[in-house]
Amino acid sequence: MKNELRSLDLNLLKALGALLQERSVTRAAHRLAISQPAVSGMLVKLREHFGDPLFVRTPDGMMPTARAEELAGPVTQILRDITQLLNPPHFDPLSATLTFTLAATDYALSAVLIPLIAELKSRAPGINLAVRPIIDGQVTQQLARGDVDLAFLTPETTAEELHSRSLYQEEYVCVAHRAHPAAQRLSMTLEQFCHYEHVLVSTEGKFSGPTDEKLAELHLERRVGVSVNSFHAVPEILRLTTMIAVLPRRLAMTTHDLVIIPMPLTVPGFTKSMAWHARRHQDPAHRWLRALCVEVSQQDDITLAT
DNA sequence: TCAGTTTCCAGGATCATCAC
DNA sequence: GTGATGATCCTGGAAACTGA
Repeated sequence: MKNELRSLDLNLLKALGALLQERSVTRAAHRLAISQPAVSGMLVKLREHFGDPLFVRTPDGMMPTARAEELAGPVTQILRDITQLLNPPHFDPLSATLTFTLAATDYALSAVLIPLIAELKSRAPGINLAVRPIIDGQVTQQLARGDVDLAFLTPETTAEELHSRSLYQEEYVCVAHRAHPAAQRLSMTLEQFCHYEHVLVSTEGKFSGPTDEKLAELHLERRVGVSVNSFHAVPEILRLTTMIAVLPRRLAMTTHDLVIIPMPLTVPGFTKSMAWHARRHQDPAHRWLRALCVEVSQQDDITLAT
């Protein structure tokens, strides 16, 4: 008996499997869609390899030897495993157990990830999410290394080598605490907008943003009294002061004590997108997660529009 | 040294035929 | 009818060769 894998190819195992099932060289050949002499030749090689006749010709057909019957189980299992290996991987969210690492700003956490988590837990209870903050200049490397599976960015901050998909267009709205005079009027002039003290969100501690650029075009400016690095601090500051803020609409709508007041000027919004590395592009689990992100984002679009 | 081409040979296929 | 075997053809891989 030969022990080298070199002398045993997969086609011989397929032939053995067919012979075990059909107990006939002719029928095995038909099943494999090759000629009878080809299967006969394969049987010769199998006999040489295993050092056993494997099948003995009898009036009732080709009867397997004890060695052939011994091989039947393992051969069937091996052929089944190889078939499974060659088939495209299937992803079942209900039975999947894995962890995705996502990189997001605190805005994306509230606007995208929290709705995503709600859907994820009902559709894929075994999938865990780890959320990391966006680190400027490192996201592309984190995605390439596999430290992060999916990042929530904007098209402007997405590296060209990454795959990306736009999720929705975000707009800015003016917000104040419900006890604020402007919140009770539900309207605000441009002069009042500039008069009230503002809270601004800036991860770099800046005191100006897109709103100030737009005001500058009109030769106006507002009073920015506080700059914070997190959107989540804004509602509490507005509750305790008479300040107002300009926030992304999706964020403003998730905070109950805040009232959205129509903006007295138009400030350009931004596109929220997700980005991932090519190594995860074809991954069925990753594709499923991306589709869910798109679906959840579009659901929020409908909610906001109504 | 490396990439591309050519040559050689083993292995797998079919066809024809024989044996059981 | 079915399996085994020899003759022949085709294909693909390995080795040798060639040129940049």
